[in-house]
Amino acid sequence: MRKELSKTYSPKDFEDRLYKFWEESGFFKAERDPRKKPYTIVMPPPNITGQLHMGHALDCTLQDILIRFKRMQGYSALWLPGTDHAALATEAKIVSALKEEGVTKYQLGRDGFMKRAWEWNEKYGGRIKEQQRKMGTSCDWSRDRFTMDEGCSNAVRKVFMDLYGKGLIYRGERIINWCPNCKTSISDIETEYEEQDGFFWHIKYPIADGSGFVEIATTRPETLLGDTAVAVNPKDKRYTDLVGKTLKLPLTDREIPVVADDYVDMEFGTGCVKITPAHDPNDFEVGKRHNLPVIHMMNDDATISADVGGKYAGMDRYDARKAMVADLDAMGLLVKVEPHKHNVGTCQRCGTTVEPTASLQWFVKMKELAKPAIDAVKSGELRFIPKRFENSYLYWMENIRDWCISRQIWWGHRIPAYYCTNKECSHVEITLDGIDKCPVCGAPAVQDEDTLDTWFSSALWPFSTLGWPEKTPDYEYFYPTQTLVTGYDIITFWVSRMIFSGIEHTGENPFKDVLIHGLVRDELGRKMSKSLGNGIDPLEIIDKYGADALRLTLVTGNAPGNDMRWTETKLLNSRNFINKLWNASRYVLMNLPEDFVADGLPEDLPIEDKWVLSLYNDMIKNVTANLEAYEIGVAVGNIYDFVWDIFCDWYIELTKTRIASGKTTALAAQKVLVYVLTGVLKTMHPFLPFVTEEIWQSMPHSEGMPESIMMSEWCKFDEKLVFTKEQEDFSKIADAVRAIRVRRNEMNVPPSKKVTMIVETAFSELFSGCRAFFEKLAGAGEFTVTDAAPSADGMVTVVTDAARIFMPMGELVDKEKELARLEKEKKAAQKDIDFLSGKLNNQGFLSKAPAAQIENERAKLARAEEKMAKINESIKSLQ
RNA sequence: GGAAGUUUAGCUCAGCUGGGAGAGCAUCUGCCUUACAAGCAGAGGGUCAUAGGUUCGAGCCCUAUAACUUCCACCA
Repeated sequence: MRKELSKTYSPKDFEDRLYKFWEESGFFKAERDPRKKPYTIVMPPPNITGQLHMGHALDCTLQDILIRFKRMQGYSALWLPGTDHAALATEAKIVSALKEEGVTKYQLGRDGFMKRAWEWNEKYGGRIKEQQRKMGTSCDWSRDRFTMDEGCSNAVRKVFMDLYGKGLIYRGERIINWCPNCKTSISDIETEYEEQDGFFWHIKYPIADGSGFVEIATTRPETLLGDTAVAVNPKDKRYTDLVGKTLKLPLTDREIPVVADDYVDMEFGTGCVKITPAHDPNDFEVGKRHNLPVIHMMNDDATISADVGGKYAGMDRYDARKAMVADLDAMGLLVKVEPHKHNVGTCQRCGTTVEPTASLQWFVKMKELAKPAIDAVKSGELRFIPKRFENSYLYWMENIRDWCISRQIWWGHRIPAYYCTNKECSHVEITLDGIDKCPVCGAPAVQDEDTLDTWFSSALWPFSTLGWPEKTPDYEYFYPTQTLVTGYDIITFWVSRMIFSGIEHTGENPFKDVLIHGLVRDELGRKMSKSLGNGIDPLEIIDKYGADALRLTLVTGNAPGNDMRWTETKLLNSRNFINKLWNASRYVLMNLPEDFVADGLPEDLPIEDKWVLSLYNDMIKNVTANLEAYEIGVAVGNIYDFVWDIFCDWYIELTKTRIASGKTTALAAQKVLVYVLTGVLKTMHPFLPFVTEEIWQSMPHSEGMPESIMMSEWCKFDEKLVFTKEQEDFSKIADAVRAIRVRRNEMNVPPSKKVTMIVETAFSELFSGCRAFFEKLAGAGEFTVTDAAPSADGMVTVVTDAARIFMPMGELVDKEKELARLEKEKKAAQKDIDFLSGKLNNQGFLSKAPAAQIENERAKLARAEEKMAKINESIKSLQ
């Protein structure tokens, strides 16, 4: 006994139930089936700090569509889920949670803090997975991973060892971006620049021999305390004499040299630059070239250091700036202050202005690693969809700088480096096994306090999750993966690093295709953000409208890589479409006899059945092709148009009279309805998993039909369903029906009013056979088909290329108006003919256009001419 | 400073390798037709940003311009 569909579409009644059914049935679990081809997607792991937002919802939907599609196509489809420990982001959250309790992380100590962090992961890592379930994600939860679980951590240590062994990881003093609030280094891409209004302070440095002053201009006067030189351009004639001289550094008792360096731009400022190697990347380079000392003048928290600070020691950097400028002014060394706009780096996490600082950190040497990663994309082995994102990827890769991977935080993978405490020895040991003694001198050894950049572990995600470095059966079967789906905002952070890591460590590209999607913006086109409070909560949408409506909204009318605006209208439209499907299904199901058997299609089918099957077949072909090409929005459009415009608005209407008749034609209609609806449901399942499953469960089950639609087989284009002739014939009928409707509308004839119709056509057999359609769809009363036209007098005439329809409407007909209207149609038809014959008289077109195109235009012209002839005849008979 | 994207109906957006411009919403007209008013049947509405070019033919390809958006770089 089939289950009946409830009267209204109410997703809440079944979504959770169906998800549970799928999950408990083990349908999400991917098997290593040697007879099947693998298709693998690794899920971009959400941060454990977060909850599901629209970005995740979009990401999730796209991946689920692909994985369900491929699963139905017969691949062994693995969608591997997981979460990311999100080092700095999570640590920041925990620190602020601790602050509420009045505790600092230092009071808690490293071990205590880590305990808290793991508890955090328990609590929040689980939450997001529940939210993903709400979306309908068909990922394999049995393979769920976490960037800090044992396997991923092993992979991280192994990679660190390997890269270190190859000399690709080194420890060195470089300028890094230091966040004085998070108290850690951050990488270049974690630094965001914002334009700020600042000042240019022009300051005089006295020349030591008393011969005058050098004027420098700076945006950061407080860094003067760390100056170890002033540089000028060697070609700058103004300062030739100055090079080699010594300056007295104001506010200190130090003397610094003037050096010549190409780095200095003669045109900019005064042409003299103060060099602060410890606090500016360019100055650091200049310092190295000239062997200048590196003087740190700031502490970790951006207060002035006691070593060099003098009276300013302990002051905050901005307070010190004020104090110093005032003092310089008092000493008469401040020349002028100019307003100046400049870009200031800020911490991506907390927004604090970062302090560029020379610091001993671990780096990955990038040049060598980048090369094959560039080739992989250039050669086309690895594709970005859309292609334009390859540009930014390649630009970044080709201009890559070494990657600072050490972070001064606790939550993360601790760097497997051990330092001998014996200063004489100072051996550094990189090892997978913890050691407490120096293997060289036997003195106590201590592990590096720092942890790794969170992206260091996510870079290994496509293979660390499959068991690498072990050659596990999963790794052998499912790696490399096929498609990576992610937003364009993390191409550099993540995608690029997975690519070079995959190539370096596994010798293969970690995936074939990278499908890039855009951002979900608010109705006004703004980014959804916490601070603006304009975010839409996917869970609320699911609660109100269901996950299917949410999913459909996110993929409708969107091209890959483009941002989309979230609007209520789109959501309602999606919901309405699902409702349409629901009701169409109800129609089909409520009209089936008790003993109906779904055993395919009958042999003899009337024209409308062949027509709908033919279009259905085209739809299958198009949807499949578009999904293969990642044109998900277009695929949705194919389905939408077929289901609504063809299946519901035309075909279902046409079956009503047949079903009411109860004859054999009724059974044929029922078979076709079930056949097409079943196929439509399957085709829509990747997009709308819940509603299609719910309806599927109510469909008549044929032999061998799986218990879940998600395990059913994807529909294929079927040569047997190509009915070109019927498709063409039916469009003649549909044209006529539409034309009649237009006329009736214009004349305010209500649909319920039956009208006599006399059809004059060369296709009399076709039109006679379709009499029922005119009765049902065009309000025909008496209906005769003839090849001899009646007099148009007293008639409303409707003209199409295939037929003339005469409708005697008595007093409604105004001969003059009818003539005028026909003249208007004639003009339009003439325009068509002119256009087409113009084209066909064009020698260029005839000699260069493809034959099929010319044939096409000829056919169009023939139709236009036929129509013209009919119009003329009508006019003639009226005159 | 470098790069990319966008510009199509009142609004939000599609438009596949060039072959007479599409959808949804909004507007207007008429319909409670027994799957659906979350609906049905229709209508109106566009110099495809601008200017050149290539082509038999351009919304689509090329060049320039303008406006908006984003990414990268970070001259003190």
